[in-house]
Amino acid sequence: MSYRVRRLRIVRGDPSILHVDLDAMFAAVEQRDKPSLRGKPVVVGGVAGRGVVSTASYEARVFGVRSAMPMAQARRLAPWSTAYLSPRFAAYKRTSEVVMRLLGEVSPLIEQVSIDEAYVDLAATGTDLSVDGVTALALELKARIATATGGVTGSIGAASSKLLAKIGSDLNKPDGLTVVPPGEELAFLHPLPVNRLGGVGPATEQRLHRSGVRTIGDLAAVSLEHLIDWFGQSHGAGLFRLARAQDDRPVISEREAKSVSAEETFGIDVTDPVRLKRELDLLSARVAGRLRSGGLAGRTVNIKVRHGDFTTVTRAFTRDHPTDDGRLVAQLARRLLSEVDTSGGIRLLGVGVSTLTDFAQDDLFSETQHAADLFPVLPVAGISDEPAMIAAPPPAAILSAVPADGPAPVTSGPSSPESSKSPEFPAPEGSGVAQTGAEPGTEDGPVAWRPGQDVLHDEMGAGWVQGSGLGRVTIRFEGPLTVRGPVRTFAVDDPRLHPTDPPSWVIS
DNA sequence: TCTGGGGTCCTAGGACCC
DNA sequence: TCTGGGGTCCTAGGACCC
Repeated sequence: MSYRVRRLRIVRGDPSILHVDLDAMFAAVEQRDKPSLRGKPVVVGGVAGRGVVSTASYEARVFGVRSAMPMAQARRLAPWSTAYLSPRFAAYKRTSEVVMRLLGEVSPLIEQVSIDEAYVDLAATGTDLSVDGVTALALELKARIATATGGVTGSIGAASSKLLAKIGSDLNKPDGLTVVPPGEELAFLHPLPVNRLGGVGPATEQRLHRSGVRTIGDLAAVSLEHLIDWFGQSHGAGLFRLARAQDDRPVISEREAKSVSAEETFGIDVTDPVRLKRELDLLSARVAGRLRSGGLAGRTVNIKVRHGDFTTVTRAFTRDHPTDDGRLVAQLARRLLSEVDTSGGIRLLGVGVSTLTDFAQDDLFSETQHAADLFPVLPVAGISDEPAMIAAPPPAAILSAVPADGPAPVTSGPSSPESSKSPEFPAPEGSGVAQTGAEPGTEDGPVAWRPGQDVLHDEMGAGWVQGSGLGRVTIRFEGPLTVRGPVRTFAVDDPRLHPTDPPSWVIS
């Protein structure tokens, strides 16, 4: 006997959805870890010239500092005693994991929305779903979060829908709790300003204000026809429903990534084409590395260019086959960049890959073919194990040029073909750690390296560079190579950083 | 010292196919 | 001769979220 499963429109009666939101999380973690900052204004974000605020502590918010505000403006507003800090994502991630584990003990069905935010569905847990029951559970959860994180607090909203739970968690921040009793949804919702609704940003808010719509109650008085006329079918109809508290979006625990991207805003607008090329290569390598670590590959390569005047253009190209090869991505990205006028200077450059598939589904043969098409002139060193084909300056000369910070030895040895895409060309064996920056476990931290993993693919058998932050890069190897030297680190502004110029990186 | 970086979703228009 | 219509894929841009 088989059943056809359908998604039923279940309108919940109970406040069985929690939205948990950690309060000013980045700043709270900093204040937890650095007692001298407690009680003082703390601003976390891009500290350098063009940075923006990620999170301001509540002490800083008093002075009007807000998320997404230019750091320069924050500095003008906040007092002398304010601490300005670069984010330490690894620390935030650890705290996040502690909290998510606690949520997982409350219900198996949790949806993590971001590093500091999650929905919890209590419907299937056997919890007492009365207002009193949910209130008691939420209070206990809040206490456990504060204890487990060493003092980082969370605000919780509990309601019969995601929409109301989310609004509720925001209402009494910080350290707040709002439970919306069944039947009181509209009374709760309608007095609030329209921008409390998810999906109502500055543009939508402005358009609504022009029509005299300021509260969600006002919005509920607008006809569906008007809303669709103003905002299009999807957005218009969505607003119509949300204004009536009609929201049956389920809590979904797993979501598949749709795109992977990396971008960089330069401290000063860049005009130099060579520099732009190099940045494109680094961004491509970063994206490809993340694709591979996620077991993904994509068919569409996108670039994003922001000009000095903040106008932004994108260009995209869709291949027939998915790739996770940084050099292929870089090649296409460069072609796309050549279609854009960069003579006036570029503020931001970005590279992305979308139309993703699990890489396991890809046809290895066609992928290899495609790569060969792109590099027809070059001898495919990959098919030979003749190192002379990729002759290069002696690695010792390269590696000794810049002193390494904390090199760990990498030993040469036999292949580990199982994770290599070109099994006949052994990836170097061994393991190593490259010191790249601040904290273990972050992109900027020491990067553990294992053979066949996280190795940039290179048919030409060239050594290759993967960029990471804080002025350091990690060197990675693949191909018919024997790695003799230790993994080293280099200053990012090293002029030899040309991932697309393999000979300068080959170690044979 | 104006405006980060990682995403998601939607729309509109053109190409192309049936 | 006049001009179909729906569906899908792709590209570019924009709004929005944390």
